[in-house]
Amino acid sequence: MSGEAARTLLATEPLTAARALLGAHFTANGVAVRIVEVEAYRGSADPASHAYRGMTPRNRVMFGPAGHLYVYRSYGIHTCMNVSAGLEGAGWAVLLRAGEVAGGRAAAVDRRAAARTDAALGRGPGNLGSVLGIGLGDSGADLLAPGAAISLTLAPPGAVDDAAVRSGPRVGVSVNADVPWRLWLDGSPAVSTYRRSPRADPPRG
DNA sequence: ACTCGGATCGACT
DNA sequence: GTCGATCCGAGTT
Repeated sequence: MSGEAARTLLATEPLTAARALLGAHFTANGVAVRIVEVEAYRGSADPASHAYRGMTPRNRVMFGPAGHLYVYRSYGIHTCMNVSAGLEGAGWAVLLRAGEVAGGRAAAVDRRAAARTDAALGRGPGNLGSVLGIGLGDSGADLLAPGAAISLTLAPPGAVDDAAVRSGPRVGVSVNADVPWRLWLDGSPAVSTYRRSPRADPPRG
C-alpha cells in the first residue's frame, strides 16, 4: 500500500494503528523484519506513556504526524522504537516489540552475535532496535516518505488474519499494566514471552 | 547541578 | 529466580 494510505491507517487511535502494524515490514541498515508484536500507548490518557506528562524534547515526535519513528534509550543500554500514531497533537504511539528477520540475515546475525536462534534476532524491543542498527539520532524519521532509508511497509488489507491476532497486558510497564494493549501474531517464534514488571501493582481481577 | 529510575537483556544460580 | 550493566531525560534544588 502507498505511504500516504499507510499514514491514513496509522493516523487513528493507537489500538487500530497497532493492529495495522502487525505483519508490516520494517527496513533499516540492510535488514528487513516482519513485525509480529506491538504495544499501543495512549498519550495523556495513559500513565505508562512517555507522552503522559505532555510534550518534551525527547517525545515531541509522538505529537507530530503519524508514521514517524520515535526512538528512546532504555535502561541506559537499549534503543527501542515506536511509530507515531493518531492526528498531530495526540501524543499516541505504538512500540515495536518483536519482528522476524525477513531479509539481510547476514547483517542481522552480525549485529546480534548473542542471539542463539534466528527467532531471537528480533525478539524484544531492545533486540529489535539492535538488529536494525537503530540509534537515537534516527528519532523523527518519516518512515513512509518515498525512498526513506528507514522505511515501513504495511501489510495489504486482509493479509494478516484476524484470527491470528492475540492481545494481552503490556510488558514491563509499572503503571496501567492491566489494559490489553499488547498485540501479537499467534505462533510467531519471535514473540517475546510475557513478563510483568516487578514494579507493577498486583494483577487486577 | 544533582538525583532518580526506567516500555530491557542476558548471564548466572 | 536474581542481578548487574549503563546512560539519558525529566524533575527537583
